Amino acid sequence: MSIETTKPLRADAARNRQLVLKAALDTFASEGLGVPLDEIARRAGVGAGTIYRHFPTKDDLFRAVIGSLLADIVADGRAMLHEPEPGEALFRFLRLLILHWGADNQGLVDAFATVGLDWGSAGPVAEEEFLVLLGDLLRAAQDAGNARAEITPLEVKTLMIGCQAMQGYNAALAESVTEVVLNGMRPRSA
Amino acid sequence: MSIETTKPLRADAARNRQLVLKAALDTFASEGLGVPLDEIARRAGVGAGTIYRHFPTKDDLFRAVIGSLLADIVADGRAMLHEPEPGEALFRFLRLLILHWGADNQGLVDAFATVGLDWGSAGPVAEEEFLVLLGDLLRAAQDAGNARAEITPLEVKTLMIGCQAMQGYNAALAESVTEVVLNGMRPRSA
DNA sequence: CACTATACGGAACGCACGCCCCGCTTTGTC
DNA sequence: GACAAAGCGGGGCGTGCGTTCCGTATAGTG
Repeated sequence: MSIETTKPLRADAARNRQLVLKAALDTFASEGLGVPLDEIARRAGVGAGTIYRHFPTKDDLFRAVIGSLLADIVADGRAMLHEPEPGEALFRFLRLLILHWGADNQGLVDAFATVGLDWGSAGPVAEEEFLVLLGDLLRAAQDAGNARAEITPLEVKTLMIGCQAMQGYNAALAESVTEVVLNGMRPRSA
Repeated sequence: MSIETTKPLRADAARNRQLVLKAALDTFASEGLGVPLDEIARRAGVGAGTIYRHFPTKDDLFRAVIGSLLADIVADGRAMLHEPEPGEALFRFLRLLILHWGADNQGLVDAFATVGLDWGSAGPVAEEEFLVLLGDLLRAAQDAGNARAEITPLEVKTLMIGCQAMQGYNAALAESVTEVVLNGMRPRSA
């Protein structure tokens, strides 16, 4: 293993790299991960070959985009832990993730729903961090008596993915069905 | 509009039609709706052209298969309404649908999750009937005080689709997260 | 300003899949 | 058993998409 020697990019190369990342962010968000690379190239105003020089495969591009998104999301979640009422933070975070992030970003939904996608390994934030955050939020909620004790972080993630699927099926009902699911996480007698 | 004049099939044609339907049932179940038609043809032991003679498009084949499946499912649900404890029938039906039917049949899950798929029009049972059944089960549960009053049949369907997505993401957690969702449908104070 | 390494664009390739076509086979009938 | 109609198989076409290739353009350097 040698040290990371990121050799300096030529000016146009660096510029195009940013154009591609920006276009990929927008395109994955609006069209989902299934979008053809040509469409991203078109929106970025570059050729398909240029994308492949910077990101050897489509997955690499996707990881770069989603990884940085996930970093923002985790940051939001961590901040919520330190607001008043940390026992409600889990529910606020899940609503934010499903109704705000998920509704505006099909690519993110696709990424969460795809099983066995090691999207963390190349992104700024590993998927593992997301699970740790969920665990922290969950524990805070459980300590406050707002969430059932037997629920695990992985179950919370699974429930969130289910809520995103519900939203994808019927966006108009997203809010109400999400509340049903969140209610199911609360203790029976609260 | 003329009356339905299903002209008698030749013996080999009728036999192949059944082979195709059987192979399609198995293949859609194990591989999902995305499976190539060639795979179904291979399993049925016929050529691709033979499938297209009986079912003009892949969608037609899918509708024939899923439509009959849906008929079985609706029959199961109707039966549950007449068992003792009709107020619990909704929950029993949803568990059956998610943990039994959904777990064994990826094609069915795909069919439910695909928005705007008019799978009822050509099958024995219209999707509409499924919603009506859900409505009947839901009303029985609400009358018994087992389900929240503000929930609608379409919300129940949406929640079911979400549960199937959860199962697809993590089959090991399917049972526990489904219970969380079902709990969310129950009144707060029960 | 010349020169080279670097990067660019988009045509082209390989592959997968839905669907069609057509020469050959099988079925049912007289 | 002969003959027409019905059916069959699977090769082939069109399309879409990920990826590669290579001739051309451009940034950086002395």
